[in-house]
Amino acid sequence: MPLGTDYARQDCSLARALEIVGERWTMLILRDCFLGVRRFTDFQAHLDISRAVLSARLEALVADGLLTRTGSGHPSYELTETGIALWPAMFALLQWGDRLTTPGAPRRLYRHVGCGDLGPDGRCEACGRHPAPRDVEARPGPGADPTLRDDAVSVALRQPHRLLEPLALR
Amino acid sequence: MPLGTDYARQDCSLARALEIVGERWTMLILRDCFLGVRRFTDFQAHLDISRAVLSARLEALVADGLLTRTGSGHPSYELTETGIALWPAMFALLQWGDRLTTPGAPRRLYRHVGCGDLGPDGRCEACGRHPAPRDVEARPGPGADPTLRDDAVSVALRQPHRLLEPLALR
DNA sequence: TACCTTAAGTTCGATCATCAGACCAAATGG
DNA sequence: CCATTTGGTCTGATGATCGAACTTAAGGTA
Repeated sequence: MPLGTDYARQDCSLARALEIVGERWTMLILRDCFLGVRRFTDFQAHLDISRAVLSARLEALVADGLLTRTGSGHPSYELTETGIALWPAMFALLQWGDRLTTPGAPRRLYRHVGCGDLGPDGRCEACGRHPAPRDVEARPGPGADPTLRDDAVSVALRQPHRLLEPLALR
Repeated sequence: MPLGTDYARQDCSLARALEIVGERWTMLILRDCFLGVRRFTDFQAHLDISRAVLSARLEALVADGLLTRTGSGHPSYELTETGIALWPAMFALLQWGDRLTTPGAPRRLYRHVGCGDLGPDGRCEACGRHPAPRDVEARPGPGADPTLRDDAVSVALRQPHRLLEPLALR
């Protein structure tokens, strides 16, 4: 592992987790995977990330078993079960950011499909359970700023859609 | 904010959260705060972090309202309510790292004081609630590696102790 | 009070990571 | 069969991190 990106000699699971998902851009790439982004160009258009870094991150995520790369030609990157298991941590961090930066006006809302909205703890307010990401639908909230971006991915994300389902682009 | 550490033009609460806690070392500093570390030298001894970076991170965390700096002389850094609100996200990430890297042998165990152990979702297995960090006791688990470090902080952390309580050092 | 040690940083040159942009080969579409 | 798109790699410039030396102030001791 390259120097400056690991936390050697830290006997801690948080340090181990951060060695995998703690580098710059990695969490945002995984967020896009949950939102249905699967192709190199779409990540790049949505994230304004250098191609070299995107390439390195995707390769590392595949090597660490969080993503699969399928298709001999233009590949498709999809979350594995290990990657999907990050959802509770990602949702908790997202909620913390929401309450801190735009109190009372979430940028995105999450709903247990056919049931109720998700509370700050990830529990469905109707049935009281923690739904799996496959059963969650995301849609823009009152704090969203549609003027910020207009790439194809951002536009597609303005429609409500299920997590992990491929985005309708092109 | 310094260039290369922000995610401008991302209309996303996760990006906002990562601008605050996503930089290298920041999450580990906050972890130490939960474990009771409060002084500059102790962070430095426990983390093997450059003094310059530690100084910059602490300053940023105080500016962002996650830590307070008290004491005119040798200061003490403590979590604010905003910082403490990060606990669910941190615990979720920690559990993910634990299950991924040392399956079946957690490096650290967490217990709802006077009640039961915490499950992977942060819920007390006895009473079913999500206890606040003040009511949680941490202790080494079967996956811990006591040969890795022997600084004063690591040694003190081998005793069970409540989160947020100052560590007994010196 | 004077002296010594420790704590809490700052400063410095070297190294590592990231950036924007040019370049390139394979896959796809017509 | 050719043009375009996709999925990268390569390069020089810039920003971040590193370890080590240096500085200043606080606390302890005689």
